Amino acid sequence: MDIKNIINSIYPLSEDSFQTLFACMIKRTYYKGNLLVKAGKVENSIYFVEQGIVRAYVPGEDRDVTFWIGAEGTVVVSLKSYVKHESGYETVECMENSVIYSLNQTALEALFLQDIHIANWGRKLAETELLRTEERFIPFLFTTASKRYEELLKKHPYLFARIPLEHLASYLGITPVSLSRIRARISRR
Amino acid sequence: MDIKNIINSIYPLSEDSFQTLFACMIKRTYYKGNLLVKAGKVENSIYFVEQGIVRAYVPGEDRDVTFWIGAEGTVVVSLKSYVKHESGYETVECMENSVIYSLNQTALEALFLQDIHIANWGRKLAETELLRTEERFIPFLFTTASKRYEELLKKHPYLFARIPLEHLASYLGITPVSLSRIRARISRR
DNA sequence: CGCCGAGTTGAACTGAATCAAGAAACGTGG
DNA sequence: CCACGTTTCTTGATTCAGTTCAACTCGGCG
Repeated sequence: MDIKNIINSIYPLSEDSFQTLFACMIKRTYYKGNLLVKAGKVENSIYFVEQGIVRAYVPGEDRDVTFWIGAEGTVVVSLKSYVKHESGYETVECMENSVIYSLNQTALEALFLQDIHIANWGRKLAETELLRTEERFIPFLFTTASKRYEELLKKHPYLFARIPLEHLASYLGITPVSLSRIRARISRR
Repeated sequence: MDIKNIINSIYPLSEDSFQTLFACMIKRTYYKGNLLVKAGKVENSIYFVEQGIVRAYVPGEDRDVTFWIGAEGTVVVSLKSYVKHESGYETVECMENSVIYSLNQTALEALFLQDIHIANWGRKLAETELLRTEERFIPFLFTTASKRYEELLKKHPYLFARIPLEHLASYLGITPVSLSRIRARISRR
């Protein structure tokens, strides 16, 4: 999935509008452990993952809370920065060597006011993420961690082999110890 | 908070654009127990609550799961319908007699393609809801229900006196019985 | 007055957390 | 290529938050 596909799968743009957007982007290679976004800072780019996996976490006193994981084709947005221009609560880290495009927010906001297609693209970006977030959230209200784990396996089987158990666990809202037990229980049948 | 304020607090519109949007709206009074949205159907309006309280829930076999509550000034969107034109998973019910504006989605989508300000208004609407949803979600990954309840009391003290314990409980991801105990524990000190 | 729905309280149970010890996998230097 | 230390994962014993089932209280209302 190349960058053009990523952009257009959010909301299809004319070649013109795509080029306008693309002109503001910078391609770069990041290495395992590099940080895209730092908690407590106002972030002024959004990112598109062409290759690799990335996680967003809230750094905690005792342990970090990984609340989002994105692989090829996903968009990385530090929401509080993006929406309110305030410092964000999350750090974003590359879990593998990655090829990532960055897009400056100030430039993007200017385009939103100039190009109606790009404005609608930005709208769809937010709407799609909103639906995804709500659908991820709702199960936490009434499901056990084991069930959420089994759902995850169904939905992203290949993907989550690449992710250390520790981060998967906090993504599911449990401790690594509990996730290990859940796995043991499942493989035991 | 009247409808003009609600619209403009999402993203300020010129009088012209506001009137264009407003022309597509219908004001109506709903009564306690009325349903705005029905699970399993494709919803083709979004709603603005000027007076009253409304809750969105996923109807369950045993018990309903209230995952969202909105009072004066909030926007009601059946996300799966709004974003993908597919049937939604939630029912939305008025918990009090309410004054609510509806806005047809097909009309709104046409405006998104015609008026760049309205397109940006739609973008901000989604972005704001996205941030709100993420901030509500993250605590579920590492906080206990009691702590979430205390946070809720701090954030919306007045509001949640109006809501039956049963719905508050599922909003917090617990059973009414547990919420009752948490309350007892708190008032006991 | 007696019924009804909403909330409370008790007792037994369960899923997950915590603390702690051991096993496996992984990288680095000899 | 092996030896060593570090980090990651597993397993056991105990504790704790929240669930379930059931009985009881309370306020509203025919």
